[in-house]
Amino acid sequence: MLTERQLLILQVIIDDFIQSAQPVGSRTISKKDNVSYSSATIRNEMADLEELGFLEKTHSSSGRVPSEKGYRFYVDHLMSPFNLSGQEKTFVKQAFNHQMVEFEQVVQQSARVLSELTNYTSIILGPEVYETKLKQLQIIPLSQISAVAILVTDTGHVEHRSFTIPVEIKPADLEKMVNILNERLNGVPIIYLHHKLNTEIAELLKKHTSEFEKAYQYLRAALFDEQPAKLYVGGKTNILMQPEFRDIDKVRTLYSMIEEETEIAHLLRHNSTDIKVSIGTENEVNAMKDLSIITGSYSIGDTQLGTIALLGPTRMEYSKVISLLSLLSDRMTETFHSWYQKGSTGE
Amino acid sequence: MLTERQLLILQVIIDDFIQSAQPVGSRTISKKDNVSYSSATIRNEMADLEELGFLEKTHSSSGRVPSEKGYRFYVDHLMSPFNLSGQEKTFVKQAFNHQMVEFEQVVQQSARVLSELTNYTSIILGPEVYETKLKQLQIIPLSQISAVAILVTDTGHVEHRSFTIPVEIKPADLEKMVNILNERLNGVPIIYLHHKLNTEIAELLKKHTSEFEKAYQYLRAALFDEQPAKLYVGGKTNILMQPEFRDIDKVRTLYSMIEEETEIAHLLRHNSTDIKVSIGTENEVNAMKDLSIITGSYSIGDTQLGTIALLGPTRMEYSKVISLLSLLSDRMTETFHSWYQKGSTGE
DNA sequence: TTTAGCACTCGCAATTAAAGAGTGCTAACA
DNA sequence: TGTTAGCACTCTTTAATTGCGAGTGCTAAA
Repeated sequence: MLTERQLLILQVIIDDFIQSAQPVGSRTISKKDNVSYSSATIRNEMADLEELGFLEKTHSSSGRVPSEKGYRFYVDHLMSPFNLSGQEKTFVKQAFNHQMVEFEQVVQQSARVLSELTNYTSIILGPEVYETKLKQLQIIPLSQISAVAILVTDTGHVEHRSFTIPVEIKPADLEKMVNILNERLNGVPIIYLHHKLNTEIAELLKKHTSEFEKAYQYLRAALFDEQPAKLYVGGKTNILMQPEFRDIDKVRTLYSMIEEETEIAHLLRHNSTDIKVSIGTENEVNAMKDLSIITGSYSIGDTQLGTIALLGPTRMEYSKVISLLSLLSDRMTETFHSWYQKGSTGE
Repeated sequence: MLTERQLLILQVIIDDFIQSAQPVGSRTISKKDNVSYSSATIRNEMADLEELGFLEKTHSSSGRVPSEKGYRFYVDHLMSPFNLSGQEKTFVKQAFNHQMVEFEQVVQQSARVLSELTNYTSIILGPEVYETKLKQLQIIPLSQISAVAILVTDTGHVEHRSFTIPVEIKPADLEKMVNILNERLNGVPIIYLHHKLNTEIAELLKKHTSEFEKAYQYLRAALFDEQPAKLYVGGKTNILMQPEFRDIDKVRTLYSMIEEETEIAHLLRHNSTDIKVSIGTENEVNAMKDLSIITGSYSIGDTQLGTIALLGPTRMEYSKVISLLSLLSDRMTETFHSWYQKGSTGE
């Protein structure tokens, strides 16, 4: 549809704007090394590109700015692949050289790396617990009337809840029950836990006294209330350095959204292993209309654990961010893999 | 030192400024109901108060603004006690009526209440784990080569760490060791754990094979690396509504500080049970020079668990904040107390 | 001792003017 | 016919000017 020349010009304009954050004029473009047309020619092409919806003007006589459509086209067809600098590669490497033994550590390091190398805000969605399998259930009494229930998954994730023990239940009974549960539930995907608990196990427990019934209810409440997936945010202040965030009100709406968690979690979660780019209003949330989100994922084996994302202005260094995100996503997956599958853990 | 009239005027000025955030002029004051002097008289007194260092001018011909010394004097001598409105009391009550079974829940609710009722940012410092006692240690193997260690304290706090099992250690040995440790360490304050481990227990373990020695090292590393106290922040965006935070740069320095955690944790931690007010530069950190911090504490029995604080501009509703903070601090302490001491838990 | 009155100081908002960046269009050119 | 030089025009940005109002400090009178 577009001519070679138009493609070139569009690309150069967007590249320049991503760098400068300033509307770019025809003369600026004509001076670039890889462009050999006069400013007048560029002007004509720009007018056409604007008519086609790829560019916009901020006011009637000023340089052009990429439109959302322009960015979309850029990301899909124009963007030149980004080569991470040696420095950047080393930075990532070092972060993962750290002796890391814990899930949270890895996630936090990754979030940090992402935000430091990009100057955008990184958000990592913790694992959807429901996709992992139960390893062990523990009830540890704290006093006569309270106990803490601990649930460990095969990925080493630990969930815990304190609860009060109803007086009619004897500690010994509780223990017996936990034993039964452990026996029957080991290895069951958390996602089926609830179901299995309600059918098989409920049957089994009914054979025992009514006290079991009561205790079981407590346990269920303590363990299976919905646990929202955890959000790890890095470099929240980075975005304040972007010129598009000079406006306090914008900052506030964005931060409120991040603080509130559920909406953004919903926005980020995605199930493909590809990297996905959502530009501006493509996010379908008003607060995001000037922002882009790039999401990737990390996994253990075939189980996809969570989402890793970068949040920045629509004027984003897409190419760099995409390279970096896919690098980090791989590194995370590798690390987790080495822990739970092979055995050659970094020690 | 100051005359009655000066006290009155100073108080009224500060009260007004806390409300309006605008420099207050002599006429504004003379119009107040409880002030019966003409603007000229007020002007003279203001000039004196300025000379004494309690007030400042933003420029040569504008109303006065309280100085840091002014606020300090206000907090110490002038402030009138604040009566929480019925609405506010209900709000707090409702928040604590929720059936709460977990430490984190209580803390998060409290942080939320504080920030919502004040429109400032609340920060709660999690318990210093080292002040609580060990309840139980658990090692749960995940695979041939990895396991997760879980440490439960008597306050229901759960710490966990994944680690890799060195090949030379057999699962059975590990279990035996955990048993020994549990037997010997139950009820030991976490703060002594390290010491006790190094002396008594080390002795005990040395009697067994060298493999114990090795395993013990791993365990220690996994469990007793320093765990920074957790920070719960509520209403981070509230502060953006304060007129003194129109300036993005200020916002950035503050947020960076909160994000970085250690410095602010150090700033907040305090050991008295009183409420402490730190105004502006009294905080001895440059980023805090226009901010005040009010801190209180919460505890279980005699063990002080953590710090609860509010962060706002020096132009803060000190009186309200102090009432609220002490209310919340009591409520938290009560709640925890009811869990672990008496037995009349809210169920 | 208090207060009325008045000249004076600043900051702020609105107005105007000039400069500069960039466009669109026309006409000339290869 | 596609490209480019030239020029008038548009619109933003910045600085300078002005007037207004809030507030002060001082003086003199009550």
